[in-house]
Amino acid sequence: MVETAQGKTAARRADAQRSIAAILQAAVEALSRNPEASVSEIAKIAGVGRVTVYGHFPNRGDLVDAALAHAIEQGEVSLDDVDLTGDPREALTRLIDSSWQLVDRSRSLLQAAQSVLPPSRIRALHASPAERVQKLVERGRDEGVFRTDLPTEWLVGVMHSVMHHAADEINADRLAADQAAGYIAATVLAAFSPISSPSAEPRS
Amino acid sequence: MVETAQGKTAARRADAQRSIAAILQAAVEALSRNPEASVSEIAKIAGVGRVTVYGHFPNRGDLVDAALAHAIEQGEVSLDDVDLTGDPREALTRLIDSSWQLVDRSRSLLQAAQSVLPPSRIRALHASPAERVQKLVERGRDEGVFRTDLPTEWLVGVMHSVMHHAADEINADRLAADQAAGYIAATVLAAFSPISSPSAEPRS
DNA sequence: GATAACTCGTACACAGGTGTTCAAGTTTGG
DNA sequence: CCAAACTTGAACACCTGTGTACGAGTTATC
Repeated sequence: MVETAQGKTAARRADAQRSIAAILQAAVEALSRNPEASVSEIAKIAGVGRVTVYGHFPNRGDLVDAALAHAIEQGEVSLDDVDLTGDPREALTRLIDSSWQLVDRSRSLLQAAQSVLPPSRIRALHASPAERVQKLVERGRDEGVFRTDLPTEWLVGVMHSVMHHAADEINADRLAADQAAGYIAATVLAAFSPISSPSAEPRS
Repeated sequence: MVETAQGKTAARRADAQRSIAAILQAAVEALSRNPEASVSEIAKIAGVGRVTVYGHFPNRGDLVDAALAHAIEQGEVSLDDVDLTGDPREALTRLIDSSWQLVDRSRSLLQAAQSVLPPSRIRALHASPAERVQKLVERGRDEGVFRTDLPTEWLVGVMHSVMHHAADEINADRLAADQAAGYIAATVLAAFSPISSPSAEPRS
């Protein structure tokens, strides 16, 4: 879509749409491998001239922005399939299962965005996926299975950060990919649990 | 110290030692503010000519390496004062108290290092501080207050990653600096706790 | 099939960084 | 005090990336 002077949207030609899709896809791919990927690299992957990229995106920053938005949008589709009902702890486990690989794949992209976009923009882009988790955490609190002595925003962030950590560990060959989800769930569930007893020493 | 042909070390002149110290200090400061700080910026902060920097460090990468090593070394000094005896949970709380601010201050430096140094080198530089935490975690396990169903390396990493998350939150003005330590401790202690009971539903 | 939209390569101007060389000064240490 | 060590700015060669301009060719669309 192109904004015209009157604010109407003039439909792009089919080949332009194809180009844009290819560029977006390529940007996600390239930036996911290397957060500092240049416009040239992206254009090459997209099978398009560098100039064409600038024809659709005013500058590199806007392209990175669009790429992150695109990746998140795609991710949300697969997250829509997750059953979030029932025991919040089991639901959270399922959500982690689906989420963490997305986080893994796009953590380099995120880094690219962080070095070019203002933090506020990054937040805005993540608002929708974050809300999904937040809602679940709140339900878990209401049902008494998640702690209430820390803000939900903090808890959501902790989950995010543990997933990132797992991604790093895999990347460093210190963790097997198929173990990650289990580790993350075990850690996050414990972190989310209400304090059982002030000091539960068996004896000693 | 300079390595001579015979492998002896010839003492540097006093002014050279001063320069090196100033450069190192400036590098830590500059890279802690901006991970992409140029050699020029660092030289300016050090109050030294850019050429002088190259006189002591063959290239930017080596300088970043030295800066990180220097920062970690400094950090360890303040960590040496922490009392790690007594209840492992309380000891861990104390350790978090002292550690997290160090992590906060130098997370930008770390990012600089990550984009220039191989992961293995980053690990090596962190070996000594990591071992400190690891030892404490192991003691906690032996005494039955920390969980044993996850590797200690993983637990140590989780603690690290939660501290980083707190730093990010403060940076985004979503968390007050004086609350951070409390949040981190509350989160990490819960994450480290042994599983109380498979499913401890109060009722419902 | 004509016209507007789109693409492409080349080329350019520009900015910023790295690492080296040099010649001239300053400081240190024996 | 003097030779060696050190520092310095300026200049240079080099590279990589960004964003713009242009002209010629291709493709969609009505």
